[in-house]
Formats: sequence, structure tokens, C-alpha cells
Amino acid sequence: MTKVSIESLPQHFESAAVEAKWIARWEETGIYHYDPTRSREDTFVVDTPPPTVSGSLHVGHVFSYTHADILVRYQRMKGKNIFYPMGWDDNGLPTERRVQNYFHVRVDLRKPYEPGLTLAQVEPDVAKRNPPRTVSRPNFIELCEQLTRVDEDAFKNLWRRVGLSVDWRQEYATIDARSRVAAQRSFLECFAHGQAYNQEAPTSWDIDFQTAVAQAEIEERPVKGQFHDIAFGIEGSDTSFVIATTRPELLAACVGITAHPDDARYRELFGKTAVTPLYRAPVPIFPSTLADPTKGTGILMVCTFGDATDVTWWRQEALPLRQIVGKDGRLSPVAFGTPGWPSLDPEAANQLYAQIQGKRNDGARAVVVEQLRDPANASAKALGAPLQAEPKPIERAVKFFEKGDRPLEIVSTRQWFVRLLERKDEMLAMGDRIEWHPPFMATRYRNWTAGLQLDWCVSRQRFFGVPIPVWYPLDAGGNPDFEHPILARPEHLPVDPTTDAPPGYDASQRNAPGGFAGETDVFDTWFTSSLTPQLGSHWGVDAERHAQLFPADIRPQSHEIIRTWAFYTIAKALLHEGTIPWRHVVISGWVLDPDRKKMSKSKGNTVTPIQLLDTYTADGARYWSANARLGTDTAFDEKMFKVGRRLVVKLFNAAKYVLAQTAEPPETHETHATHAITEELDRHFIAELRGVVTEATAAFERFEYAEALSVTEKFFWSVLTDRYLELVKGRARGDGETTAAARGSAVATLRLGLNVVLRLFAPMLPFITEEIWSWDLGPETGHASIHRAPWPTLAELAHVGEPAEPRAFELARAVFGAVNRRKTELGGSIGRPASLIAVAATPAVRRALDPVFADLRWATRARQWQWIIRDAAGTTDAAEDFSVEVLVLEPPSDAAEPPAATAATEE
RNA sequence: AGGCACGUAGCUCAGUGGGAGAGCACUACCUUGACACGGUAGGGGUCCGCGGUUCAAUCCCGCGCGUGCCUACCA
Repeated sequence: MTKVSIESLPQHFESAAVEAKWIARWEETGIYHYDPTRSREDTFVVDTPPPTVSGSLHVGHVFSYTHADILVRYQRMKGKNIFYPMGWDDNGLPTERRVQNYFHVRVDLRKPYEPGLTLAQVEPDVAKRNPPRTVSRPNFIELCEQLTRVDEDAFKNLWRRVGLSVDWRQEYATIDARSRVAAQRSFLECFAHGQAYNQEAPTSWDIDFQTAVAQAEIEERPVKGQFHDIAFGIEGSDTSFVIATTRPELLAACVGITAHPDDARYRELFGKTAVTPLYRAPVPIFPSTLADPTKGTGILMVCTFGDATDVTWWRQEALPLRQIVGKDGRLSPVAFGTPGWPSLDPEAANQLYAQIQGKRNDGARAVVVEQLRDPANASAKALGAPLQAEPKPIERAVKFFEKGDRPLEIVSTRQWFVRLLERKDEMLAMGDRIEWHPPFMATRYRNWTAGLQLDWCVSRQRFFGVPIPVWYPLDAGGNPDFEHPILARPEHLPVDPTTDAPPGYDASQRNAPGGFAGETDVFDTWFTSSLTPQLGSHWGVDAERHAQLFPADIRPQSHEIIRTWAFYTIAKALLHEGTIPWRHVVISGWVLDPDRKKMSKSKGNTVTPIQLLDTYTADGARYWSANARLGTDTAFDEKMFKVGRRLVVKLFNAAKYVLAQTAEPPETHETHATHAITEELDRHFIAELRGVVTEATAAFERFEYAEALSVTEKFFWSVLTDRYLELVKGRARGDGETTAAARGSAVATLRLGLNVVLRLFAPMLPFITEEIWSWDLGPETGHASIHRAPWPTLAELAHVGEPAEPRAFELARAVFGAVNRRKTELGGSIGRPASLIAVAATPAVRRALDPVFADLRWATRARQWQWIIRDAAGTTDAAEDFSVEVLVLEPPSDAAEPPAATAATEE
């Protein structure tokens, strides 16, 4: 490794070439590689978020991943052995949907596998003119794998461009074989411990994706609806009561009526039987404290199923199941007058239902409302039209699958669940053992955990996911026995029950009486994603490695997935290991567009990052990111990128100057590092640097990289470049009567200052700091990469003594600033020499400035300097320690004669 | 409806029981010896409102108002 000739450097910073060089160099030298031979205490383990490989990159990705990288780079410089993997979350609905749209294909489970069907053969049908091409499930999965590979490359390219210090040997995908093994092993272990069960139960169901969804994947959206007041009859009575409903189309699914037990209006009805209009079904009337007397009319119909409360009532009252909404969202055929479907007038009921059968909710609702207007359809002849009033518009919150477009239905289906409700307390205790950054994010976890109402539904009726590794024995009639599933053997994993035969059976017995049926469901993608710490540690495959890497140190993630990813990961760690999955959770905020909406692909307000990186440099983009504190949302502001770029350019120029000035060690010493730092100004500079090192280190220890950046940046601009560098320039060049020792002190200080500041910036600005480091400091210090160089400590600065005059530097800066101000007022440039500068000051100020006066004098370019000594007691303005009384600029001249040194005078 | 967070210069945001700040933007000026991909300076404020604690409140407490997110409400 040789030093770079500073003179040969380009005049301007050429970021593209420099970044490309270091991306390649870091890869070649492997400086980010994990070393499995080092101890756990020396190791810092990152549970990297595997990005959803959806083919779209935006600045939000750069934002949050940079936060983690900054923390990682700090730990690396602290000497830690870093485990920093990268995963790709490619299984699941987003990928399926993207593949469906991209290739314009749909799965047909009946289709046979077509070998060798590849990307090239399934050309994207951009216009979508033709009906979708149907493909077999295995072919569909292959297409998913092929497309995600392309997307992963795009992500990988971005991560390299922004300088993530990932160990690329530790790459995984949540659909790859090792992940499938881990997810299936996790399931087998849950089942073995009684934590996994399957059950036919009402489940939130998306009618478009035709799959169950979990509580955590549900969101609410405001939807306009209408209240319908409908009269119900009472068996053995001519009277009626009125319920208000937004979903009259579910009338056929009505299985009960309820009101609050204290509601005087309905108290007499409890225990009686109501009769529904249209279908004339007798249903029980029961009291329930869950009913709210202030809502609607205070009395309501219980349907199977309108909402989650219906499920509660259905269970508590052991009501019958009348499921009329099918899995496709259409009303299923039913027959009133048959068992389970009672009616006082089955013929009329069936006739009315026939008009809505096969329709979706909206269509059915319109028909039902018309039917309700007809007095003939009343629940008792004397009551008049069931519809008591014109529908009244209301807006209400309706549950949606977060990725879906139409409201969820509740459909009774058989699903696999993992028990979580009974472990709420343990889950809460786990959350308390983890440090959340910022701390208030722990509240979100606690709120979610405490409010959990359902076990985790882990089965999904989808294709591109990890198969649930079970089969069901078939009886002589070909009916599956769900109570006694056949589990895969751990040594056979991964398995696909739709193509593999279970232990003890052969393929010919598939779907045959007495044989077996393979489970067709796959896991919820979170079931696999919740194992990312174990995927990184090779859980179940390499026990030694697992012990070394689990639990992890940090989990970086964003706050909207605390209830999913963080929650489920903690659940898995509890279920499998009885411990926490990581010690720290590091929460990044969101990137908001200028209207303060979250940037997301679906809103179409994202900004593509590559162009930003080209324009403002990778470090410039990282600077923007590094300015945002954890947990704080940040508005996208291109100006911040610009400021970042300016910092990068400034570092380039300042470093070029410092290193060119100090290319040769002081004449009295072999190296810069050994030269004594003796001058007052230099000692002051180092004293302030000590403060910066202390503050930046403390900030990093609190995970507050933005604070560390702030103190470093402030020091760099306002102390190093604006003031110290200007004051020390003359001495560093050996101008005037500078002694060799004084010059050596300046040179040693400049190099030491740059050396330390570069390392303080290195976690945030890895490219420019590495570039500068490589010219000179790297070869000199023997640390080839700044990113493997030690984090600055006070010990490195301990050889420099404390300054003698506490105010010397502060005053020198102030006087220098005042002189510059005066020059500006006079319309001259800062560099213009002054034929005379007269400064009034108290004796104390004059004395304090004495040890730095030569530097100050040089910086002001004063040919003659006069002190006007003010009596301290006589000053009228006590706040003014000094004032520039006279400043005479020399006329601008083409002949740039350096000002002759003239002695300062006092009067 | 509850919880959490936030409200400071035109914008983006730091901050602290005692002096209201930074960057950007704006205005004026400067070819300077690292840097015009730069520099020097200037104007700009009801620190959301009202009460309380305190010698002293932008900061602590209470009550409002507004914004965002999470949870709940779905008849």
C-alpha cells in the first residue's frame, strides 16, 4: 500500500469513479466478512430486515437501511466482529401478485407441470389484451423464483451503491430450501409441543385472494354505508321491534337477536323468539352486555357472520351456523325448510332467496331492500312493510386485508393456528427485556400484545409460499381425518405435501380411500419471516453457529410492522428458545412526501433512489438519512441531499489541502505522529476535539447517530475549516519567523485532527472517508481501510497537553470573525491585506491572546497591528471584551506581494 | 373513544428551568493562498392556546386545540 501523490488528485471530487472503486475494493478485500472463529462477546449480530422483493426501490429503502449500516459501522470500528447478512423476502402475496401482473398468468391447480417453461417463453403481456394464460402451480412458483431473482439483483445493486457493509456471503431468501426447512421445522416443533392446531372456525377471509388472513394483516378503512331499519316479528304476538343494520343482505344468515340486559325497551323480549322478515325464520332473543343501547335502535341481529362480535355471540349462545357468503364472496345456495334452515314459510323464503343467490353483497343488498319494501314479506301479516324508513347514509370503519381491495368476510373454514393468546403475559415480559430505540416504541408492542384477541392463523390458501408439512389420512369413504394429521419427518425436510408422499405411504395412495391427502395450504409469510434470526444462524443445521449468533444484537425495522414482524419474531423465539430474539430493536421512521403522506409504491409518490445517488453522491444520500433520528418520520427534502454533497466536497478539499501541506514529516521527526503538539492554538484545537470524540461516542452508545453526526459536522465546519485551518495556515507553511517546532506542531495537529474527524465521519460517509484515508493516512497508520481502523478514543489524544490560556482560541476566533466582518462591511474580500488593524481590548484579553497572537495576526493579513488597551474598570459595555476600532484595507493590487511582517504596537 | 408521538423562523428540524438556535430559502457583498461544487454577513419568532408550580417556564404539571400513527368502535 503506497501513498497517493496529493498533487495528482483531480481538482474536483469525482464521486462516481470513487464510489465504483471502493464498492469493488471492499468486495475484493472482504473487509465486511464475518469471522466465525471470534468469540460471541466480540461479535455484533444484525438481524437484517429482508426487503420484500417487489421490483420497486425507493428512497425509503435507502433511509432505513442506512440507519442500520451506520450503527454497524460504528460497532465494526469499535473492534466488533460483525455478522451482517442480507435476506430477500420473496415468498408471499406481493410476489404472487407481481408475477400475475407481470406475466399476465393465473394458476390452475388442475394443469400439469410444463417442464422448462421459463421467463423467455412467458413474455410479459403488457397490454393484457388476452385472457390470462393459465399455468400449473409448480410452473407458477418457478416464474416467481425467476422474477424475484431479477428483482433481488436490483436491490443488491442499490445496497452496494449506498455502501451497506453487508457480508454478501450471508445471503438468503425466505423461499430458499434452508428457509423452507426452518419454517417447516418450526411448525413441527410447535405441533409437537401442542402449540399448533387446526380447527374449523370463523376466519377473516379475503374474497379476491381467497385466503384466510391474520389479525395483524387487517386494517380498517372508512366506507360509506346505509342504515336500514327493519321490523322483526315476535312469535305468538302481533307486535314487532325494529333493528338497524348496514347489511340487510345478511338477513338470511340471521341466527339470533340481542340487546343490552338493562335496556328497558327490550327487556320483555329476552327469552322469546323473533321471526325474521322475508324468510320468516324463528331466532332466539337474548341479552348481552356487548350490545350498545345507543347504537342504531339498541337491538340488533346476530348473523353468521357480519363481524367479530357476531362470532362471539355465536360461540357464547351456541347458535347454529348459517353461512351464506361463500369463499368467492357470492351468496351460496341454501334451502329453507331443511335441517338447520328453519322457516315458517319455506316456499316463500326460498323464492325470495333465489333472487339473491349467486350475487355479491352489493347486488344482493339492493334486491333485499326492494323485497323489504313489500308488506307481503313482513314477518307477520299485520306488520306492514318490513322496511320502516328510507335508508340513512352513514360512514363507518370496515375491515380490509391490508393488501386487499374489498372488505373482508368472516367465513368458517379449516385453518392452522399457533397458540399465542395463552402466552400473552410471557410475550409482554419478553418485550420488557428488549431495549427499544426510541423507548416509546415499546408501548406499541405492549398495546398490540395486550389487545390480541385471536391465536395466530398461519395457513394461507396460496401458492408461492412454504408448504405446511402435513398430510391427512383418508378413511374408507375418502374423507380426511383432520384430527390426526401425518407430520413430515424432520430429516425429510423440506417437503411439499402436494407432490411428496407422507412416511409410510406411497404416491399411488394420494387421494385414494384409505390413502392420504396432502395439505395444499402454505404458511403465512410471517411464519417464515419471524425466523430471520434463526435463518441467519442456521438454526437446526449448525448448532455451533446457532449458539454463536442467537440471540442477535440488533433488529432494525420500521414501526408499522411492530405488530407483525417484531411480534411474531419474539413469539418464535419464545416458542423455540424461551428467550428474546435480540437485545435491541432499532426503529426507523417513515419517509414522507412533502404533503406529509407516507411514501409508498401504491400511492405513486415514491422517488427513485438511483438518480439521487448519481446527483448527490452516495454519501450525500446517507447524510440525509443520518440526520433523521430513530423513530422520527422525515419529510423527503432534496435540499438535505445537497447539503450532504456539500459536506463531501468540503471534506475532499480540506483533506487535500491538509495532506498536501503536511506530506513530509516535520524536519525534526521521522513521522508526524511523534511530533510534539506544543503551541497554544493547537492544544486548544485538540482539547475541543477531545470533547467531540467524547460526545460522538456517547451518542453512538445511545444509538443516536444523528447526534454524533451533528457534533462532528459542527466541529468540522465551524472549528476546523472556518477557523482553526485559517488561523494555522501561515504557521503550517512556515511563513515569517515560524520556528521548526511551531511548524511541526501545526502539521502534527492538522494531520491528527483530520485523522480523527475522518474516523468520526466514517460510519455515515464511508466513501469519501475511505477515499481520503487511502491517500496517506491509511499507509501511515497501517490500517488499510478506515472501516477497520479503531474508533477514536481520548487515549490517542492524551499526549497533547491542556491549553494554558482557557480563552485563547475562543477569543482568537472572535477577533478573527470581527475582522472579517469589518472587511466585508468595507466591501473587501476576507483575504485582502490590511495596512492597519487596531483592536481595543482589556489587558486580560490582550494577555489571553498573546500565545496565539502570531497565528491570529497572520490570518488577518495585517501589515500593522495596534492594541488599544482599555481599562477593564472603565469599559462602558461590559459585554464587549474587545472591538475592532480601526481597519484600513490595502487597495487591491495585481502585484500579490506578501505583507511584510511589522511589529505589533501598543498604546 | 383510548394510547403514543409531535406542534419552535418561509421550509426541514435541533434544543434547554435563566442568552431563542442550525441548515436551507431570501437579501447584500467577495475571485481568497484547499474549496465558486466556495466564502462573508444581514433580515426574519405569540417557541400552538389558556391556566398552574417556580425568584424565573419554550422546557415541568393540568386543561384545551391541531397533526400523525397505533388500538378500539363496525348492529
